[in-house]
Amino acid sequence: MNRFGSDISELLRQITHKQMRTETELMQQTGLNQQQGRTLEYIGAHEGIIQKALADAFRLRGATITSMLQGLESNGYIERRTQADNARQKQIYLLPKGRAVLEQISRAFETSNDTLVKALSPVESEQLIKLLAKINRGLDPE
Amino acid sequence: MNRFGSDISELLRQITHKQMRTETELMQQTGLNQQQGRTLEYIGAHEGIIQKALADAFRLRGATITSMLQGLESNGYIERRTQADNARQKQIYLLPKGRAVLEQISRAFETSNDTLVKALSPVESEQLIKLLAKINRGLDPE
DNA sequence: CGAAAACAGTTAGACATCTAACTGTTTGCT
DNA sequence: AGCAAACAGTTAGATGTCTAACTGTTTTCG
Repeated sequence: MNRFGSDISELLRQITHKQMRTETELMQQTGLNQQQGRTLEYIGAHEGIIQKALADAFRLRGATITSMLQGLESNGYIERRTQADNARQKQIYLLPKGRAVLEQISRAFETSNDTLVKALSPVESEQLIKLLAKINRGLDPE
Repeated sequence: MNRFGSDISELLRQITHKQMRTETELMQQTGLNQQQGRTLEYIGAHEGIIQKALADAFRLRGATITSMLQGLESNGYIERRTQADNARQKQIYLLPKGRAVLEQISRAFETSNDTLVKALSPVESEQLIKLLAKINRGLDPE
């Protein structure tokens, strides 16, 4: 009915939207955008991951991943290796330049998260995480 | 530290991202996208609103609003009137075609919200709304 | 009053994502 | 063994948003 800031879906959208602005700003220094940052982080935690798995993890299209990784590769952050045993897929690895920005990236995301939780008590934060995780799980099967 | 689905910021992002996909899909029938739908709804509730106010409400850039409204106008959903008393601004009004899709739009967003809350009990929903509203408020001043 | 600043909207051009169609590789089945 | 289907990745072209620079209008103030 009276949406405009009152229903959950809309609240989530508003918060996330503001959050993305903050993160884009925080990442400015690195010259990367928010999604590139997340991707480098993820690759760092999953060296040798293939593009399809990145697409699934972030729910982005294959074409989007191709394009983003081409950018990261040509700027020297990562390397894509075609494997001997399966020429269909490419494994992704961080290069030194990529590893070098990880610290800065994770600081940016932590700061961003802090601006969110600072409005809540520790108990409330815990509650919120539980509720969100529940929703997130509920969204997955379909 | 171990982000990837565990911190609030990331959970919000994941949920919202899935949600936007659902909504885009639900709105498919109307030929509008999710943001156009929200905008029409908002105009319906605030007839005569000016573009700047829409930009503020959705936190989109003026240029983005211009472009979106040009689309909605040329497709006959809305009308933009320059006022006599202030030639700087344009007031936005729904045309019959715009009013005609409102019903469908709000059903789509309700459905979308339902897929979220169905994972929660009524009590949990209430809790969640309170927590999110708190965060949202906390984000506003800056 | 008149110039400067603030404001609302627009245009041009960049960028990230999307879909659809395609290439090349691997798997599965008869 | 060999063909069809599934799969991973790429390309081309569309769309939505952004920033920066611009136009035209209104407000402010010396």
